Amino acid sequence: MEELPRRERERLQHRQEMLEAAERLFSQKGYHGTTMQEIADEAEFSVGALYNMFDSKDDLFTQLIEIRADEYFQTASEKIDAAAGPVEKVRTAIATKLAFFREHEAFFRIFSEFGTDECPKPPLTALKAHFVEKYLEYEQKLRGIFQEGVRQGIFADRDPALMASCLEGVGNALLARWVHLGLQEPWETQSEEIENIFLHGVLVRNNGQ
Amino acid sequence: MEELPRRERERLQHRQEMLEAAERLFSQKGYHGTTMQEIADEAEFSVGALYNMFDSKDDLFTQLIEIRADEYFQTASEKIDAAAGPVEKVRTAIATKLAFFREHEAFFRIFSEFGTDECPKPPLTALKAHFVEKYLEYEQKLRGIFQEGVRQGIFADRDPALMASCLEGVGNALLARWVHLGLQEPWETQSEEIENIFLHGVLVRNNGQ
Amino acid sequence: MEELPRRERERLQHRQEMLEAAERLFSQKGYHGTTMQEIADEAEFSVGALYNMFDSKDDLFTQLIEIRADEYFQTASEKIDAAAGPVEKVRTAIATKLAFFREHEAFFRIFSEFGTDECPKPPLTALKAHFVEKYLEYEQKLRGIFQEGVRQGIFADRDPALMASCLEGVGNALLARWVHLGLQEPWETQSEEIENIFLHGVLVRNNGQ
Amino acid sequence: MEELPRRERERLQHRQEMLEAAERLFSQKGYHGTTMQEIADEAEFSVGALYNMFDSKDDLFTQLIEIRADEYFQTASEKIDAAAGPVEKVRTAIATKLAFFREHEAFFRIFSEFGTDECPKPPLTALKAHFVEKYLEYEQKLRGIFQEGVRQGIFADRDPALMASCLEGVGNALLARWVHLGLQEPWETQSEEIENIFLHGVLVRNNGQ
DNA sequence: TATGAATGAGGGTTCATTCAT
DNA sequence: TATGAATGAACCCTCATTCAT
Repeated sequence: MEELPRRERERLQHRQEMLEAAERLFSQKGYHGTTMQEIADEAEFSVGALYNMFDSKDDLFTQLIEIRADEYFQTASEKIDAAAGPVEKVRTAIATKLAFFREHEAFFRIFSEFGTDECPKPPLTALKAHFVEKYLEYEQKLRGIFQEGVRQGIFADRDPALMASCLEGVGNALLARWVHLGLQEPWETQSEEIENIFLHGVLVRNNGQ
Repeated sequence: MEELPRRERERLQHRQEMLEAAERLFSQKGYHGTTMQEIADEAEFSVGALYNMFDSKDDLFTQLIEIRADEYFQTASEKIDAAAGPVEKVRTAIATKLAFFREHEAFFRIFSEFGTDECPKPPLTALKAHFVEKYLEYEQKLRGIFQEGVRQGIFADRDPALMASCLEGVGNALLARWVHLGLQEPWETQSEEIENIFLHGVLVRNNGQ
Repeated sequence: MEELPRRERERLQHRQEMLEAAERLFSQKGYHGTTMQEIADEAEFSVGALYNMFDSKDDLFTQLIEIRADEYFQTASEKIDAAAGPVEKVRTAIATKLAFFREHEAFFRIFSEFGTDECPKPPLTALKAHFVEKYLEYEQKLRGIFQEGVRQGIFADRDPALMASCLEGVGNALLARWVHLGLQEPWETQSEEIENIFLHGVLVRNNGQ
Repeated sequence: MEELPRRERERLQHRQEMLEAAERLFSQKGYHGTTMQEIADEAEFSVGALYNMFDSKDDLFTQLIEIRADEYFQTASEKIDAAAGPVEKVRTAIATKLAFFREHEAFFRIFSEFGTDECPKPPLTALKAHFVEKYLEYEQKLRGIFQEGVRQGIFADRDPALMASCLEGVGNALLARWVHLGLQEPWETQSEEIENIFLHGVLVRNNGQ
């Protein structure tokens, strides 16, 4: 990036390698299933070197999650803001989510595990709090889209919070198909399909019920 | 249930208490955060008694998941089969899911963690396989609903597998709101809202785009 | 002691064996030089068994010190109280100290190390505080002897606190000779000699200076 | 001191700073509680620089102890030799000890810890041996004073070795008050009091017993 | 000679599992 | 069958020491 002294540059480089090794392993074997020794081996460093860079296993994990999670929420927010009109924003939200986690599949696995893992011990509680906060902020933004859409008469007059949750839900469903079940399917077209299902529903038009 | 010798009846009673204690703890503290000692204490038995009933922690966990998961898939299948017509089947699928996991919130937490936890060590692999198998079977049934619906011209002509996934996704989204984020909201009405969102989409009718 | 259930009796017996093994090793190799594994081996138990009985290495050490230190201060206080008159109390204080630590030589080594070891980490701070408190209480009693002796015109009119410290000092000096330098000398006669040195000083009577 | 090349002068200067940093830290946190990194930081050098000057942590510690211990035994011996007559030598021994360790309080703490710490690992064994040798030499000198005093009829006819130990003991007692218990009291007058207690005993003259 | 990141053996601690009673 | 102390492999983390720059 900027011009840094060689020592510092190398340090950051090594740090990066460690984070990547950790990401691979956490993704494959989960947090509890991965040992510091394994991470060290994967990164081709010693355990000690790991501890020179991170305070603890929890710290390493935290940095990993925080960096990418912030990146995701940042990216998604920007793209959504840039989209014109509620419908386009919704399409963007879905497409961005799928694209990002496709790109960072390992992260998605870690993220899912962390999101559902109950009662992390104290050090991870802070991370969880940080993450929940970011998430609620993001959800707030989604809710805003629906509120605006309803006001404009574009969206049906339903609870915006529920619509926001469903939006998240359909994205997650597809990702889970890809990632947890290992189903490998064509990608961009599916994203579009999902958007349409969410926007238009599954019923054919003018079909009562 | 049936007429069993007292010995056997007691045995089953104890087993049940152990499973319930385990369910409470796994739900609160996660699989890795719960020790056999804690389960024994919660169930008011000794660790030894636990091991008389279950081969290992993994086995205990497996039974816990399998029993309820089978119960769920069984219940859901039956209700769906009993429903008349694709639309009613879809509504039933959503409503049943929400009702079941509302009733067994502790199980939902465990289930989510397990579903996303990567690479369980060998003993849990079998469980995972069993679960994935059951799940795919269930998904197959959902897919069948959409295939039939499309054939009848009730559902739009989209990929039935994707519609099935989305159906799962919207249910999960609502459950996650309730369980992980701790949002406590009115329950039956929301279930209906979700069904409508899924069926009709978020756009108002006759709105182009 | 009293009639206890067998389980409990054995438990206490094992606990005792562990404490004795720890006392031997701490005494020979110091706190930092002794590992939990070594204590376990010496006691002929596993590390796990140690941790079933004590919360941590610090806890084990604390119990060891506290039990014996309390025993010492208790014994010494009682014997001193039972002695008639200041002079006899002083002789008793010295004799009791030497006798007790002769009996518990291992403990003296541990005690000395602990007394001088600086800045124990938090868990041991509480122990240190407890010990200092007990010690100051004991010193207070010694000071009382000298105050009374001075009042009765038996002791020279010097600072009682200093006399108390010197009393401690001469006892420690002899113990250190025996224990740290490994000098093995006749025992009761030396105790008496020390008492006389302390009481009469080293100068011959009626010698000016 | 003498005229040395600049390089050499600087080297010695750095060495001195390292030793002083180490002395401060060992004194505050004990040998085991102090890391090489901390010493390096305190001395404002890198760990590498420490290892350029000293072979190991043990070596650093050894030099620290040896230098000051030799200085102490040297100083004390000289002052005692310079004093006229047994009584004056005894007063000098006490006063010198208190003065020296008052001046080097940090060293006293380290010295005490080392003196009582059992079974230092091999590298420190040599130091311990060196120190015990010096100490016995010093004690020999003290014993000589008493032998001479007894011969001259100045000191009571008691075991000179015991008198020497007691002399040490009273000095240590006062230092321990000051240093370990943190009691801060007027200093020269107490030294004199101690000398008198040791010389005349605590009993008033002509008091039987 | 000074630097500080890398090394890795070793220590304290946990916890699933066993087994004598 | 129930009990709960004993076991010991495995984990996280520390820190004295090394070495490339």
